Amino acid sequence: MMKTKESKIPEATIKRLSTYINCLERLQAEDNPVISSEMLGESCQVSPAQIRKDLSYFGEFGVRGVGYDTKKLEGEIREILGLNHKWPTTVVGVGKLGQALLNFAFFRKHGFRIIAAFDSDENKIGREIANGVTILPTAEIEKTVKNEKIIIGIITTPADFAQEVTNKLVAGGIKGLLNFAPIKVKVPENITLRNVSITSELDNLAYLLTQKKR
Amino acid sequence: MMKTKESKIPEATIKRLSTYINCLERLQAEDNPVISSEMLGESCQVSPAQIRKDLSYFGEFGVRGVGYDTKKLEGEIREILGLNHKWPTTVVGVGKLGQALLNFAFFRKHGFRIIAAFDSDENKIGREIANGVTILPTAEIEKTVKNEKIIIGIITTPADFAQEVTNKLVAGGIKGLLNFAPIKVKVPENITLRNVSITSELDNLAYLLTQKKR
DNA sequence: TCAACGATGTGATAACTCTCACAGAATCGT
DNA sequence: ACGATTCTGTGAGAGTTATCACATCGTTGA
Repeated sequence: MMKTKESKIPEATIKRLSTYINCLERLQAEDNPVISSEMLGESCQVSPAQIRKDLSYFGEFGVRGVGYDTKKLEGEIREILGLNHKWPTTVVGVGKLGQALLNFAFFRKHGFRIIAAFDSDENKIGREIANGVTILPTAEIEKTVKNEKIIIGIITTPADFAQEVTNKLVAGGIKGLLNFAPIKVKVPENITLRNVSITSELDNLAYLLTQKKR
Repeated sequence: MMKTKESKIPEATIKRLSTYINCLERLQAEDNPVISSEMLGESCQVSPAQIRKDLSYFGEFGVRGVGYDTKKLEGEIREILGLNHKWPTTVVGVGKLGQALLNFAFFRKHGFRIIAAFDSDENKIGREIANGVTILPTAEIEKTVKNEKIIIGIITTPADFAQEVTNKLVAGGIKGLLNFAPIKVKVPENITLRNVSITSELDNLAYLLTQKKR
């Protein structure tokens, strides 16, 4: 009994598509107009079969006996992931992590446009970030999200404030949330949410190292 | 035909154990000495059955008819993940992301001790970070890792330098690496490596939002 | 003391994801 | 022009992970 959409594509596949983009960019820079799944697999540490399977969910992008046109494939994957939109995005919580994300060259390349940034610290409010975006007080989240039609919210506040700002973003009509705070925030059904846990990556590493000692 | 160690525990289980710790901490702060898998599941958005299954890989930690002792369970999970060690850790690349990690209250709580930090920027070298740790030039990575017996390396450099510093860390005898650079670095067999891709989380969100529009 | 209750622990099963092996299609050399 | 070569696309099967259902066991109240 399937409940969602049409296709049912593994989440892991989506994650890999993202890494394929990075590899394809590098491969283009290294002057490879065409590449086989074998070589691409080498480059991004995924099995060739896995790459072909991942792509096959979305269509046929290669030429048999030849391989993939790196530039074209990159474009196709961008289209699949929806990176050719210009997603209006906001960052809430301009601590070090928030600043790291705001600086991220990635944003420009991947179709996210920073429209606003918020913080509750008086000293930060009014300060200008790169693109002529100034830091606003969190009280203005709802209004700004609504007026600027912001689609994506990135939460980089401490855990204690995460649910609160989430509620404000939701009230403003946000569509998707990426939460870096170490707490699983709750949102209505119709909002797309991903929790990113940096801490669990470290914990995971600790576990693996502990195992190895045995 | 199993090939590895003894148990074969899903990676996803390890990831969840980490989130259980966070939830258990909060639940203790909210004065819950005992909790059922049902409630814990509510709190960290995992099904009760999943929680019980995850824990069952490692032993029996609850009391039938009652539930789990929150404090005791937290301790057990810490033990499982190996967070009761004090892992000597270094951060390479003191940009905004590196600084965010260095500030992380998390480190102290989760058994990671920052021993050193490295950067190639002349202006940053010598600057002192919190715990009496000063930023050293990357040329000293190998020596320092060796002398201080550093076990874990966290890479927060730009992609272009990631492999280079990885090699230095490995040369110094590092055991585990957490790589935040958007490139999959290569390491010898015997080194534990986890690549964390923040960008792919965003890409994933874009994909989900694109889907929803259909 | 014993029966009723409540939540755990777990084997069985279902769902999902990856791997394999090969058929199909484009190119190249002769 | 055609066979050899090469690499893609994919069905089938293996392997992995999550869910379900219930037997089990500690607790509580009479």
